[in-house]
Amino acid sequence: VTVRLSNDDLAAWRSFLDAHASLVGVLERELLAERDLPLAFYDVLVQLHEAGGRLRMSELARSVLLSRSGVTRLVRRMVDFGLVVREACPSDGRGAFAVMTPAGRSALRRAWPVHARGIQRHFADHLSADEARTLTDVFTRITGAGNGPGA
Amino acid sequence: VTVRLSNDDLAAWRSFLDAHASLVGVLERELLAERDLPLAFYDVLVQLHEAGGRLRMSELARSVLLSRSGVTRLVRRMVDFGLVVREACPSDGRGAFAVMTPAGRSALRRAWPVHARGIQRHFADHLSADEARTLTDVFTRITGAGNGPGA
DNA sequence: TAAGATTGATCATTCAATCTTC
DNA sequence: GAAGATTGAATGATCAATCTTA
Repeated sequence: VTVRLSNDDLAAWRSFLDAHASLVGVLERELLAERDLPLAFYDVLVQLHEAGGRLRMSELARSVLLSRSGVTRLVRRMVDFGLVVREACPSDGRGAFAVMTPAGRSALRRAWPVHARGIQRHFADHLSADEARTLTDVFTRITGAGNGPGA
Repeated sequence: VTVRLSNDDLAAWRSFLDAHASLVGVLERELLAERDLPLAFYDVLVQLHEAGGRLRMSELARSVLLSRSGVTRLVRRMVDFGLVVREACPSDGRGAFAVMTPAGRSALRRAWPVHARGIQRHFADHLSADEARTLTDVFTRITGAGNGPGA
């Protein structure tokens, strides 16, 4: 294996890693402190919301980037808190849905402004409009280039 | 709490999260498959290398973004593999150093090209020189703005 | 009594194996 | 037999409590 990676590219990579750790950390702490909601719960609620309130376990696993078993256990914890319920799939006896409850919707409604404020304050406020577009372009390219779980 | 976060900013944020998960995933899998080295071990070796081969446990914890107890246990695992040794601090009886062994240096030397190739291929190859500079600028600003553990 | 570090308890995640339904 | 999902065992992380030295 031969190396060519430039110092500028390495600097970009490291700043990316540092920023990610810093941002995820502060957002998780804020959501927990102000709404008592773990980011993992929040992510599930967002995905369910965007899917119209219900999602098959496998699809949920893909969208929150967790293993199937990880989602099984995450959903069980959320069921204990009343944020979602499980439902059997009528068309496929093997399948199960995670379905958002009214309490789940309410938790999401209450959490969203806090989280959005955090993204604004800690991330977007430090970006020009051009830079925001550049980031979206670059990262969309990168993710699309097939580094996914099967790469 | 009032929300203003724009769609463009939110898109940038989501693309950032997706890219991070995708990149860290593929780099971890490559390093494990080709050098049998977990990314966590690799990070410790890099930090020790850049510090001249030895680091106090607390400083190591800060530089690899882990809790103190997390580092205690990570270092113990690495000691079991012969990649580092622990040493008492002569000037402060409470302190301990993690010190890279020859085997650790060798593992780092063998891992670096694989990891660098991955960063090049999966990240840097998708960036123009301008974009790389923009990323470094933006992320340095963001991380510097005080979203660290104490924020 | 504060700081560096480790330990104990617990939690969240994964892989491999399993169960059920297709 | 293969796919959706869950379960058991093991790993890796954290917080709170503890121990030791400053």
